[in-house]
Amino acid sequence: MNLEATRSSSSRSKSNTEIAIQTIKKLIIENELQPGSNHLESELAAKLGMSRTPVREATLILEAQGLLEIVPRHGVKILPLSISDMVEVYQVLTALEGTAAELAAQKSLDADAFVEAEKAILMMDEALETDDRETWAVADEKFHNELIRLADNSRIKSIVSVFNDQVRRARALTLYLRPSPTKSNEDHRRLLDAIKAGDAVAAKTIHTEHRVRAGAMLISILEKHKLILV
Amino acid sequence: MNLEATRSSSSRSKSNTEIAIQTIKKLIIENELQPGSNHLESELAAKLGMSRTPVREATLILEAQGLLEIVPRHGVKILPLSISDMVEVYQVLTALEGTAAELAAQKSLDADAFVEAEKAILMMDEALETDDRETWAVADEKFHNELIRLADNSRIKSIVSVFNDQVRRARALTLYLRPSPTKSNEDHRRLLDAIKAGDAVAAKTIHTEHRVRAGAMLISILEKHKLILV
DNA sequence: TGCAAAAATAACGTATGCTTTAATAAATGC
DNA sequence: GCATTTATTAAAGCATACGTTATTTTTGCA
Repeated sequence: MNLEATRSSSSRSKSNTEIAIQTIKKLIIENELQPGSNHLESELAAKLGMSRTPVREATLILEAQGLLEIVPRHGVKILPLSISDMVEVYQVLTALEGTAAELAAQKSLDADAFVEAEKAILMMDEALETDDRETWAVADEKFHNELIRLADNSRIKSIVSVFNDQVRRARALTLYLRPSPTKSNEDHRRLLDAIKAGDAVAAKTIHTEHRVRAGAMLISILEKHKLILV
Repeated sequence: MNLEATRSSSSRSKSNTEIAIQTIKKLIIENELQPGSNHLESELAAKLGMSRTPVREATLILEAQGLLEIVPRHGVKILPLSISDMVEVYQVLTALEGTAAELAAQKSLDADAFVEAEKAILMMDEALETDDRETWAVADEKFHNELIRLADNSRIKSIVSVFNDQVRRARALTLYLRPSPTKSNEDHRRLLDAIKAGDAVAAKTIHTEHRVRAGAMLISILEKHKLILV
């Protein structure tokens, strides 16, 4: 996980190392660099138009985040996400997001703190009606990000961010294979109500169960379709 | 967090980067490099007897793990752990160790899986009788490591490891200021029983409450003694 | 022809030097 | 004498070159 506190979007021009981290991550998420494939430092450096040094630094960070593995003399290996990896990642996400829901509920937040979360829920409802899954996925991610923001724990935020990067490929893959996420929308609405009501126990329970269910569904789809990201 | 899967103790000789990571971490944990202090790459390189390159790589990793911050032109800053940082870290540890307890209970493990955990509990009991807190702390850490091992989730393992590194200073500081950890021993015993009985709900509850209590105590001691690790 | 040993190659790990840029000091104007 | 601008310095960021070592290829011999 990058526990790196992504330097709050300052105007300072990005270093090559930062560009390399971001670009390589993007290439992995967009499946340009496929899971299981190997890439030499020098190749990546050529591809990114910079020297090996910043590329090497970037790969060290990304290895720490679990996106790839540095295998000396064979280049960096883009890590496949096996079913058991997905299970592990979802266990972590479930634990931390459940706690995030609990923490958010424990705070006494005023109504305007929830504006963005409510927008996300509305967007999901609308997307559901037209079965616009891309839009739904965007709104869903937005909602989860809002939840994390409300919890106000920077460590949880960065870990969750890193792990979401890892499962994004799988989510994209299953987006059109899963049943319509009606239940998800209900869960989100109930969660937000519980947080507003300050009911930390309910919030935690609702969101933990939501995550457990979502994870189980994702994994069963991957298994059924033999979608192993190798 | 270093989510780095510490390359399983292979016989291959360590690279300077690995040595630098390990050494700098050790210097921080042992308070040789004090929280809040700044250190130039070149100073650290000289101190470690290597060039700037591996030191720089190491500091990038350690920044990702949250132990320090790279401040251009001012060197790496050893991050102090404020009270609110401790709160954050304990929230993460509580969430993940609670899940670890749950996972361990869900597995059907045979008796010899618990040998080491039981040894640790015995060691804690003995240490309690003579109020040997150093030994108790070692055994306590051993018990927690065993719990994580039983849960068998490599991601949880590495995150917890990274965050434990961060709170180790605070634990050492409060070891002799806290009341005798009698309650902790009871908790551990009950937790292990629940795991053996396969009672995942109880295991999770017991350990979550244990962690919440331990965290609250640690923080109240830090506040009372104005022990802010700046 | 197949295998082993040696040579060649190539990739990494590290050191080093150059360039850019920020911080500090100096100098000049007001 | 103070503020503002310029010059100087020093540290980081990056490229590059070199030494080391794993891997591959070639060569010699059975």
